[in-house]
Amino acid sequence: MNYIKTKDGILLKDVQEFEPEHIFECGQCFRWNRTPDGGYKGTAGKRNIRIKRVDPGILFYNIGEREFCKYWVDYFDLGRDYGYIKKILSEDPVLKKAAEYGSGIRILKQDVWETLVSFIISANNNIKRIKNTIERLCHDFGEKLTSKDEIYFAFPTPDRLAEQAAQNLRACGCGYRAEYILRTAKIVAGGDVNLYSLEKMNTKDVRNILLSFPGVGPKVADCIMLFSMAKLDVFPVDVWVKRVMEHFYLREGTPLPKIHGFATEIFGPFAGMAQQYLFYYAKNIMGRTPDKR
DNA sequence: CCCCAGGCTTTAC
DNA sequence: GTAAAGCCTGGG
Repeated sequence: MNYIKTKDGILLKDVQEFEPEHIFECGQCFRWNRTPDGGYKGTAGKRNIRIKRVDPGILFYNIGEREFCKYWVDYFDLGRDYGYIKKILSEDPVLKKAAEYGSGIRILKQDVWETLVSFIISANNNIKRIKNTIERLCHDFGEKLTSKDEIYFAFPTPDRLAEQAAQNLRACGCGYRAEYILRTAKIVAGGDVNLYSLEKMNTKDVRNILLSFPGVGPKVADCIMLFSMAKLDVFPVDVWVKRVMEHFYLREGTPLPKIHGFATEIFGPFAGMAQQYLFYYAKNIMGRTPDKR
């Protein structure tokens, strides 16, 4: 990894497979937004940051080396060779095209609690509304923070959400998911499950634990493992992935578990990366509903 | 007005 | 175990 300190922040140089637009628009995160200068600004946990593709690399604004190494290297999974993964997956002709299209996608390593709640909200929902609901939750119940005269809100803690009435969560647009979030928050706040110990367990065991939370089914569980625990072997099947899989590999009407099993078999340890390429590809190529931001 | 959207839970076979 | 209905909300 090659980076230098500049007056603006940290400049990551010679990085392969890092395309901000593809990373932030591929459905894995909800608190990153495009800035007028063509970069992106996002909040992760208690931190917010602005990044932008500049000529020689990726610029991380207003942070030092210490902060970069301590947090953002892991967050952006900078130690992983995505070129290698892409090469392996590209042996499949469909994946080859999808990976070319979504070139530069990386799997973020997001906070587990935040990802858990975010993907409970994502059920039967669309990205625009998911983002809106999450921002309102953060605004109402998250810690108020400032950086460089700018106000932003951290994602609410389990305790803070657990003490709310369901009605307060519904007021943020959660709808019927409010009860799921509330019950989940109470479980986590109660301390029976340590979300941050799950990562080192195997995929199957983690999935079963995640499935025990209300509002978490197979798809949401896979998303949580993929987007907050770097479990690249999972394959979340949502409607778009179902469409693209049925279009290229399987007959229409294939049950979700069958699609899941088929995909994990042919894509193996990088099934999650295949899912990201396919999702992004499907949504933009096969797409109706461009899901305008 | 009806239909749908990055699904889950519950109920009924 | 599998299939179908119902669900908040916002938008087409």
